[in-house]
Amino acid sequence: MTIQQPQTRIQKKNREAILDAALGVFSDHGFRGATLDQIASAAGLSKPNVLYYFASKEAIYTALLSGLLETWLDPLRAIDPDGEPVDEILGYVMRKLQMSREYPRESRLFANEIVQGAPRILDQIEGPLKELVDRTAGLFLGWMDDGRLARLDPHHLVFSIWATTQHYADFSAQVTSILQTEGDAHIDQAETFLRDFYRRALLPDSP
Amino acid sequence: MTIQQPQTRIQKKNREAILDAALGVFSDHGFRGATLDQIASAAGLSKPNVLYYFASKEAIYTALLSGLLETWLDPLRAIDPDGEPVDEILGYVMRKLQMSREYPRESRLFANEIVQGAPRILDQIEGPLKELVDRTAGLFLGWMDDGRLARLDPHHLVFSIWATTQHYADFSAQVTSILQTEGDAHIDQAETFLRDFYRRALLPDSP
DNA sequence: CGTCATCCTGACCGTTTGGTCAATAATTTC
DNA sequence: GAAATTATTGACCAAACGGTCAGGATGACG
Repeated sequence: MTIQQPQTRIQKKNREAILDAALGVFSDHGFRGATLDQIASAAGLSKPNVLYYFASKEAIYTALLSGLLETWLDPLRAIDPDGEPVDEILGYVMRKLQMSREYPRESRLFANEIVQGAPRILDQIEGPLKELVDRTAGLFLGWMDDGRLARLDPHHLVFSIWATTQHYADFSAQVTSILQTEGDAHIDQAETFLRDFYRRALLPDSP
Repeated sequence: MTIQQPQTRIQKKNREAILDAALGVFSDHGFRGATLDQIASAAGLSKPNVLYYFASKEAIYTALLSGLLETWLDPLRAIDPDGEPVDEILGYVMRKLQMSREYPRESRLFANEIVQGAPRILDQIEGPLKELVDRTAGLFLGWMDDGRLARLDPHHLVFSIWATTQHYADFSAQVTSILQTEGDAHIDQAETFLRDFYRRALLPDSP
């Protein structure tokens, strides 16, 4: 896609610092709520210097989004069509929950974007994301036909996994406020719950 | 709480128009992303006139939030402790999904607020919301002890219901983009899926 | 060391934003 | 229908915002 310019070490360092700072600021305040001054300050650079590396605020944002979508879909791609259906899906749930634990900023960045109508990544959703989800749904359907997985709408099964796992990153303010937990503790609990929950829902009825 | 000022008919009409307009604008763009001009325009009023009825942009926002939280929790309060456990919870899931269908703006308003750390309603979450959830969790626990409901962490069960139902309002851009549905159709599908899904997960194992 | 490209910044600009205010218009009240 | 109250607005303001630019500092390299 993008031409690989010969990046100097300073460029590499500062581009990374800016993207990391922007990830924090954008995920906390959304695109409109974030300011270049906040990003520059968080990156330890001056505002004009930030704009020396990225053409605009929007350029930083889209660079973040497109760079992250890949990582975000990896757990879905890692489902093994030759594995045991329930275990494979439970594994996917756990990997997705793990991402909520390790990358809450990334999760909230997407959440912010999609809640507001996904104006800047709708094409990526309609394209590669839809394709991957459709393919996975087909795999699930096959497993259901073989009687190795409870019969449920496969697309909505994927949605439920996204919803229940990302919830712990996107709405952690609410969750920790109700559970009165600190740090990661609520995700430890979620791990146990989601394993039980999905196992019950997914195990096919004995014939 | 608030003193009931003798509201004139004009006050009533314009306050409602402003809150309705603000609901649309805030849910689409978040607090920071929304502007008073957008709200005023959507309400059919001039900006200074909007500020004649509300002291500030923030006052409009908090008026919306606190006025809506009640409505938002009603479905949870409607769970009947004397009903059949699985049916009661399935009913709650359906009512909550119905709210995603009828009040997507309200759902996205809360989503925006909580994703960004719930800075303006954290106390209401830690107070009345937590209390209601704790009480409901206790009810669920009792049902589990009686063997009338599968044993699962009751708090996280509530979270899963919030996550899976609100997902269809908050992330409808993504869902409809993947399903290629129009309007409400994705929620019709969700209804069937969630009924099957939760029935499987909640029915206790036969003794 | 010299020179050339890269890196960085203070000062600045036009626009947008939340909010004010004095003056005017519309309604209600007596 | 006059007086008093409520409603509405155009003009305005200060601050914040995204972004520009000329020029200086710093680094890479022969």
